[in-house]
Amino acid sequence: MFELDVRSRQPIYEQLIEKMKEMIVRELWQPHDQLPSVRAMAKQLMVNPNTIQKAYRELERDGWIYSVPGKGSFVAARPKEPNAEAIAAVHEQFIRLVKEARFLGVTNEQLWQWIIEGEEEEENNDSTRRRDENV
Amino acid sequence: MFELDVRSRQPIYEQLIEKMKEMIVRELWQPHDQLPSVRAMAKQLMVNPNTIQKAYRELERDGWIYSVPGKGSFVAARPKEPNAEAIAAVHEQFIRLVKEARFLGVTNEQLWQWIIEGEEEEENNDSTRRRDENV
DNA sequence: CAACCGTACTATAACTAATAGTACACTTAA
DNA sequence: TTAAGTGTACTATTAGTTATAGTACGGTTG
Repeated sequence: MFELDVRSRQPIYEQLIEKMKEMIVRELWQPHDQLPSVRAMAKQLMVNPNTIQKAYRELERDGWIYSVPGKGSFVAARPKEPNAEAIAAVHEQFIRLVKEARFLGVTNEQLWQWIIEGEEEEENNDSTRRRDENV
Repeated sequence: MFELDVRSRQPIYEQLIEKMKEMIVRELWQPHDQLPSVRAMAKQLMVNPNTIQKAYRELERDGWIYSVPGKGSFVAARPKEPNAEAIAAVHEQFIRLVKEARFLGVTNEQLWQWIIEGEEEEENNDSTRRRDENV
């Protein structure tokens, strides 16, 4: 699935949040897919269940997953209405990054190329987009 | 100049690094401009000199500023050769951010708009580019 | 009922951030 | 030469965060 670097300066729970976001963004995890339980994930990644729980809690707070006590945790449905708050947060980071890139000599054409590259990779994952939305 | 949020979850020295990078990227601070001394900056921002020193140390390590013992700290010259390492780091963050934005429903056209917006703002700063706008 | 599930606690150790203070070598100007 | 200001490197302490360990409770499922 993915691996964590327990020696990293970045906290484990933050690494986990990023990895799980990536699985959802790349649609390797589909809406309403059941996630590994807190205890199972802890066992698999060999970290403490409380650390997993912390990551799950933040992901739920930000709308990436939802949890049902007694049943499990699941990938959230993709919001139909654009999430203005989330987009604003990404926008702010994006602007800051573009300025830094431009300062380093990266041209707009190169930035555009970076955007296109990501899109091509995403299209390769289209085969998985056919959804079986059971559960 | 700028302000810090001492109550933020983000460490003070990290906030300071970001703010100073922004001053350099937006060219409000020019190469070889002298920066406020560690002690002066600490006094102005009302934080501990050691915290300032930590930020300066990292900025120097990453090539944003340079320090001369006994003289002071200064904005580094813009590297003539593209800094491949720094660009790669920005590229990685950029890709991750684009994917998240696209997941939130942001189109390529909007991403391009975000890039252009930043460029227009930068051009507006061109008029101030001749003045010594320090501290 | 038994075995799962999420969730909420307490407690502890390790690490980091921030502060306070001291010291030293260097540069500059009086 | 002296005094003030500079970066830099330490020690020590406090506060907060991270990760661990363990316990407990209610809901769900077979």
